[in-house]
Amino acid sequence: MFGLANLSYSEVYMRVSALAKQLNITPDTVRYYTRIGLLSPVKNSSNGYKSYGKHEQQRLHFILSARRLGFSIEDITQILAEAATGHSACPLVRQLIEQRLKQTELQFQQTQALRARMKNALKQWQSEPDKPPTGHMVCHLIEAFNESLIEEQHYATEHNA
Amino acid sequence: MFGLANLSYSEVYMRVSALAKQLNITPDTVRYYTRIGLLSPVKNSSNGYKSYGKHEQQRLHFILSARRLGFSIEDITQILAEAATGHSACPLVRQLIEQRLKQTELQFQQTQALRARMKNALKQWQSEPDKPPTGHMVCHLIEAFNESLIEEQHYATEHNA
DNA sequence: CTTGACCTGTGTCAAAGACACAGGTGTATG
DNA sequence: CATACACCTGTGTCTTTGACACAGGTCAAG
Repeated sequence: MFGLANLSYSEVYMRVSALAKQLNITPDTVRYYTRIGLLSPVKNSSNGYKSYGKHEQQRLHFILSARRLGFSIEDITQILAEAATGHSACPLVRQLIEQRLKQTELQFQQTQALRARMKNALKQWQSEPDKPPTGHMVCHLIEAFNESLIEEQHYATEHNA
Repeated sequence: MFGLANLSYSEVYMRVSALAKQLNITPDTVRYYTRIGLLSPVKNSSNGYKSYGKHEQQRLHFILSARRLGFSIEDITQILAEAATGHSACPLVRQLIEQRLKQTELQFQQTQALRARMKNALKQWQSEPDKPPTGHMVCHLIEAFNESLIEEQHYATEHNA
């Protein structure tokens, strides 16, 4: 009752769960960012609970925005450090996102290729029976499919050379 | 000289680096699989070096084939355990790959979406200047782009409802 | 005062290897 | 034979981004 009426200044402070709910993340994420020093809440000395003020909330919001764009925690640490000096962080941001995009592109290609391989296997396996393992084969589905992959490679190599 | 001439039986044994090179992976990968018990080399008692026989080589080959199809190490452990009982591992393999495909599909969609977001940001940022940070903004590029994302969401929500 | 629901910080765990490090091996030279 | 040097080895630790477990604190209802 007292803390609620007297909110001219203190109302903006939140604890982990409230803050997490507001930004639609888990309390563990807030705790993690706090643990690694990205957030610096004030500590209630009586019970040890951490309270996040307006500034920390904005900071967390920024962190989440950056994460959605694929920046790593390490990137964000750098960006925040640069901004803390008063300089524009934009050049750094432009540079970092290019690295990350390159990396995401690679990841995308690999995931796409994996997906294709898996789908091909699933299709090919529809017409194949189950077999017990032998001394030199664990599962003929997997090992035969792998052989077929190698043949494709040879085929592609011949036709590209 | 002696070990090379007398290879009627022992020539098939390899140590980590040779085995790794043969299968085009790093020695660390071989060591890791050994450490977690997927491979069981014999140990030279004089120097502690590990030697991998024909059977372990085939086993590693299978592991790599399975990895290429997206199976996790845990999956592979299960598959090998099932095969070790003499039963066909194929039903388990068919079941597991369906899970993994579902998961890969999700990963694919997410990576694709991230890639699109990054490309959009990069394009949008071409026509925007660098700005120094303010009290409530770290980098306007990131924070403004995030706002534009939210607007798109509203737009999409309205038009889907 | 007690019960129970919820909240908190801290410590540990996850996947799949990569890397560092101290020491062993083998061989080409002095 | 000794020494140098390149390469190889096993073991221990590190990575990333939170999720989970746990013991205890808080607060309102009874």
